[in-house]
Amino acid sequence: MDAPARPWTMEQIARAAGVSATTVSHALSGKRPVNPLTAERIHRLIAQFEYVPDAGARRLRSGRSRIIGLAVPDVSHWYFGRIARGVEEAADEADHGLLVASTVNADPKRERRYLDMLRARTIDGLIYAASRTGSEVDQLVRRASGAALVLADERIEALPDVPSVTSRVAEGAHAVARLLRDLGHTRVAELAGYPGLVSTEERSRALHEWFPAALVLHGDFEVESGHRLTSDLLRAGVPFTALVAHNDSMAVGAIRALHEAGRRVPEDVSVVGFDDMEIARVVTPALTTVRKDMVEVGRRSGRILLSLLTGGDPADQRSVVLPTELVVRGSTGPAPDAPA
Amino acid sequence: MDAPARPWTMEQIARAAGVSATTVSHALSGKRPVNPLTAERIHRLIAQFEYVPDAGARRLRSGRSRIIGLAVPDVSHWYFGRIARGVEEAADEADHGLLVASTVNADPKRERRYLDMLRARTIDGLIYAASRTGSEVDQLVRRASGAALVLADERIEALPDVPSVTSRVAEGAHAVARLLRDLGHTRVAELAGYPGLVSTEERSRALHEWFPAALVLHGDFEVESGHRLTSDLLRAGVPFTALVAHNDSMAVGAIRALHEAGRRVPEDVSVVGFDDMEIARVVTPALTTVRKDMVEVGRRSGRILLSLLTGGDPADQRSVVLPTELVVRGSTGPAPDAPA
DNA sequence: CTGTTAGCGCTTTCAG
DNA sequence: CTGAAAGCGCTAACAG
Repeated sequence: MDAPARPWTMEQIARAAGVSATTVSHALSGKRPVNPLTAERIHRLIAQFEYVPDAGARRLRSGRSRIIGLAVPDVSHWYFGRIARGVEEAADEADHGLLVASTVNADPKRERRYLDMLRARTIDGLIYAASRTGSEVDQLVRRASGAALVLADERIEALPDVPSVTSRVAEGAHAVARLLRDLGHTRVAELAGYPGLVSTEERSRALHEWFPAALVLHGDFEVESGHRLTSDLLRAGVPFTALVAHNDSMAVGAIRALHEAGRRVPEDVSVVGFDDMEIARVVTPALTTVRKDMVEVGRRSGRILLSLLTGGDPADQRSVVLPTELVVRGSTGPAPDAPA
Repeated sequence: MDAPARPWTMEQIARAAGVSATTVSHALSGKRPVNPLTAERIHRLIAQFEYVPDAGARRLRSGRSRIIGLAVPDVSHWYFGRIARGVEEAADEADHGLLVASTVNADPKRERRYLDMLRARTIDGLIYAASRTGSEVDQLVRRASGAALVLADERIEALPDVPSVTSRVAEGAHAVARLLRDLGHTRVAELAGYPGLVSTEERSRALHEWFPAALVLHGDFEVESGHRLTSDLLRAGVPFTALVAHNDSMAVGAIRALHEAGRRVPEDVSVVGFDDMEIARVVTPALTTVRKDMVEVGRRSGRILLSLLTGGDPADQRSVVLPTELVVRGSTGPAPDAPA
């Protein structure tokens, strides 16, 4: 009765309505006037049969699949999950589907797959959230040239023409520096992201305007990495009263390492993160952090891509830089060596 | 030169190789013998042109899109992100794409969309991760009948024929009960999930075998909810020395509420969660919890769905129940009123 | 306001 | 071993 193994075709609806498939098509798209009574009848039939036009056939004619792709290192990370959610919202607004592809350490076989999806027109365009940079990305983009592409969260300097959606992390880093300076800190160390990432460099540069002597260690954005780098600093006897991590995970790892070494946070060492992940409110002490709205990053990336695809207003296709916000919580306090 | 606005067609490859499209098609699929030299030439051309067969055309002929759908309440939640990651792994193994659709509070408009995707054959099958149950789900499944469907993480009793992948949560609850009993606890309260969910009921039932008097409060799996329910218990003066939450988020909320009320964990109250989220290792004290392997839930769900689609071995299409593991950390300790 | 026809790019008979 | 031709379900000229 309903939901047949083989779905209804437009032809069958047309026959049932006593019209041609053309008329059904137009009743559906509105691209040509249709007799109101006929249209009414067609729509009733469509509802009754629960008819939905075949996506493959539509795609073959129109050239557009109404599916956009999202390439992220790992969907199961909170960070990329937020981006995915935002992209999905944008896709949904425009009645598009979202296909996700994890790049997993930039595995070449995986990378190939979403390029092929672009070529096969499985997807109409791609949002690429790189957590690394380098030749593979350049290559990706060069080979994807001609296809609609948006970079989420990370700019790539070699590709100024590809629209991107990023956050004002330098501004965030300045706010952090100002806070620490006001609290009397002078010895700061930095647990940074991957070297070479624009967003990493921007933060380091901003911080160094205030603390030129700040030591920079590079990690991989994981808790474990923050833990290890902090332990390294402690073991090496590097003097510091504040630690700025490029994301909350590394900050949490740092707090754990400090506790294990008997240092109190924030009495002995202040710790700051970036992102404002859920974890930031949950650790003890709660983490001071620079909030980035990753859902919005995803949403805006999606909107740009869709505008690119539908030939919308060029103003809607420009790169976007979103604000950040310093959220002060319990992990920051006066420098221990500061004058009371 | 490469990556033209309009991709190469099989016809063009055929012309370049001096053969017909038929032969190219067979060189690609191997469904018919092709002269090795000709095949060699064709493959070289394909590589050179970076030709990829059009997905829409293939789909139109074959009826299969090689895309599977995943419906989750919210991809950006850690929990569903893990499932998504597992499903994607399975999809990738079988060279399929993964389209994700968030159901967002079971918004009917959203629910409609992935049913339509099934009908439009945008996706070949669907993995449904319900966090609620009720009429909408029944309806979903009835209307999706005929389509390949797998339930991830949650069984639906009214649908015994739909394959599902779940975890032995009752076993986990028993392990928790045994632990608490051994620590001398007698007064236990439960911060449960949605009433009506099979996985919620299973846990409650198991726990009640050991603690028949345990009070059960239902929450929504969020930190805030655990916080609120625990505050309610404290305000109401309900006596308890242990709290079992149905996930780690609610357990974390409970710990916070307890701290705010001046109760120490685990000296005054022991707290246990479920899932073993990253957050569990990060809170103070670290959370005792029942680990569920959500990536594996996703992976197995994906494999079952793909087996269903390719008409594989029926043995690969049966429901699966995965083990759980009790992970004891710092949030549990001897009952305060227990004999030393 | 409506129908006929062609064709999107591929796979699969059927016919060498 | 290979090719010609039909057709998947839809949309867009073109022709009333």
